[in-house]
Amino acid sequence: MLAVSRHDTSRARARTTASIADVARAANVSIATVSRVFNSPELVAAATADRVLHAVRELGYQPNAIARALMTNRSQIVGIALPDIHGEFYSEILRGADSEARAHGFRLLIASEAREGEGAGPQTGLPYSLIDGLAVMITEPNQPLWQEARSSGVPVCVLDLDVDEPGVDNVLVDNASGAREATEHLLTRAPPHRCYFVGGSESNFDSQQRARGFRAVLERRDGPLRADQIAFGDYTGEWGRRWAEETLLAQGRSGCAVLAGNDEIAMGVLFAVREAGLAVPEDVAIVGFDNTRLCGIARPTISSVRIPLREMGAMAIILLLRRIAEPDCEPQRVRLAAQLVVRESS
Amino acid sequence: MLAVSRHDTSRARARTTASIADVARAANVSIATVSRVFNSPELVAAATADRVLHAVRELGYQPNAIARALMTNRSQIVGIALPDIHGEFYSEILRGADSEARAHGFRLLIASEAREGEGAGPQTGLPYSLIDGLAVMITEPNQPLWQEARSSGVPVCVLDLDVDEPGVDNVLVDNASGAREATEHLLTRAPPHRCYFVGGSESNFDSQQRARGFRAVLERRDGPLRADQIAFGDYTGEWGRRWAEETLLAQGRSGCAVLAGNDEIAMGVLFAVREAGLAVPEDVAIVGFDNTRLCGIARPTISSVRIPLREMGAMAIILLLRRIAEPDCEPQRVRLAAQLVVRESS
DNA sequence: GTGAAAGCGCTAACAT
DNA sequence: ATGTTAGCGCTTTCAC
Repeated sequence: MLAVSRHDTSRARARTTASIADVARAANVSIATVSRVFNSPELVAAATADRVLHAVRELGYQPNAIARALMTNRSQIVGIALPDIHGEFYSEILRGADSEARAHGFRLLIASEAREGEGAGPQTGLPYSLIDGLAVMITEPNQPLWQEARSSGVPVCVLDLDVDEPGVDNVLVDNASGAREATEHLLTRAPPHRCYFVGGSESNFDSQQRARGFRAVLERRDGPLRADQIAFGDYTGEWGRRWAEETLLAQGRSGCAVLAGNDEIAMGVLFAVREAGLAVPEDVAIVGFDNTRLCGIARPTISSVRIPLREMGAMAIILLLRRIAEPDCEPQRVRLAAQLVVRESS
Repeated sequence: MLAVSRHDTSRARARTTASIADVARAANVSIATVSRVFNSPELVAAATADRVLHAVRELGYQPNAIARALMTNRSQIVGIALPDIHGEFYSEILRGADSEARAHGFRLLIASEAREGEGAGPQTGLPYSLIDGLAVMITEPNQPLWQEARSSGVPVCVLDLDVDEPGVDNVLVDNASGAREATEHLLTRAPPHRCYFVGGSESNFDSQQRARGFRAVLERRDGPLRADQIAFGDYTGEWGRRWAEETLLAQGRSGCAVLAGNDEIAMGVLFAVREAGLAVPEDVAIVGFDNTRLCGIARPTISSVRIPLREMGAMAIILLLRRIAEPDCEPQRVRLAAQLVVRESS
């Protein structure tokens, strides 16, 4: 085991790892050669490379990522800002992004938005000087966040919000078409005036688009909807249950069809309906959104519109890395399809 | 708007942001003074500071995190390695950790383990030279991962795996006591020989501890268990359903109690049991683990042992940051309590 | 109270 | 094929 120098005097903290100089000394070459062994191995003689690599192993040397980043102006880190990181929805996007980033030698820095009691607002306060790019998901009007991302100067890829700015890439989900497909499907089980949409938050872009798809199909078929056919609340099973009890069941109707804004809402509706003694899908047909694991666990199993979460995360990274490599390339807008998965509930 | 210099010739990529030198020039001070304004404001005269801050705003200057990290040997980034980042379990730990880290000015770098088709194995390949510490969750025997973390040289805090090494902090959950509490509770509904534990993966530490707690209570009460009273599978609703159909219902028994390894398994058991025409909790009492949102959505609502996921993540960060600040402090082992939440299913 | 200067560990010209 | 050298943007002595 060769010795590792400690050129520290009383600095911040003594380094415990070997530096490029230690390796150079041990291999009896210059630091440039050591650097080349890592960055352009074809430029160094086999024998020299061997000596260097031997020293590297001996010393357990790993290039210092910070110093490298300072030189190259590339940290190999991209930030990902999601409205939240909780639950199957967001964590699956995160997983897709992480997987794609790693495949290209990049790492993900988390930047979930500030939550209750955590300060001023929706800004991320991200260390922009240390990330090579930012994938940001904007599901509701959020000017401050968007401003911050935009003005940070780093390449940005936006998820969910449909932006049209030069130099900004975009990943969207075709919620409306998914909703249309689901609605057409529900129409095989109930007449138009017995179809309901129970969405999440009204300000949420996905919610809006899903409602729009639902509305479009019904209006083409049967003219304007009644006000009670579209309701917004939040993305919880609680809300689905409450809606079913207060609206659907209060009307004592049967032969209905419900398109829920997500699977949790669908599940809430499902339970309320069954408790009221009605059968699913015979009396009430139900379709959810997101196609989470819930759908397969519940009985009857729940039909749901699959949102390509993994693909969204991965695609955001793909576009982002492309723009990092080539900052002036044509902005791309990728729209991913959402597809109905039919199960027992409809 | 003052001009921003571009001392780039043909370097990697032209910086678009102002540097400390630009600010110094604009404020007519030295770069040392600019630095002091940020790091030791008490050392600089009020008037000077004003001039500097004015230039800072004018130029939109933000200290470069990379350069700062190189000097201080601190990146303000900690890695967090989880077996996966999917689902409510892991994402809630992540959330707790992120929230705590941000409260202290740190950021989280994700390092989920490699998954299928993504290369060699369970190592993270993390850029250790750029993180100030690592929180790593080890839920199954995983020597390579642990070796890597251990030998990386950065401060480490381990979750789930009970390690006893100098300089390594530890966050554990008292699964066994949670399981004991749940088992005692189930014994109010069924005799010992009618109690079952349906766990997740057998190699999973949590699974093992939960089974151990279950076993301890029953054996104290009634002597050795039958082999069929403890089963392992995986953490899915599918497995819970299959177990219920093949084991519990096949025996045609009623007056049983089931402790499930997690809520999904519990839900699978619940559905299978109800489909078989049995009542929950009257014929079969069920308790899950993790206390996820599922528990409140299902009907009957599911009793579950609450695992303090958020707190685990937060505590890991607290211990980690303490060790980063004070590398030689006494290793701490924090054991968090798991507590039974009784609902309708039992 | 402020400035000059020495690096942090590395990459990339530019030599030879 | 290898070495020398000039920084990347910043913090921190050490002088004044």
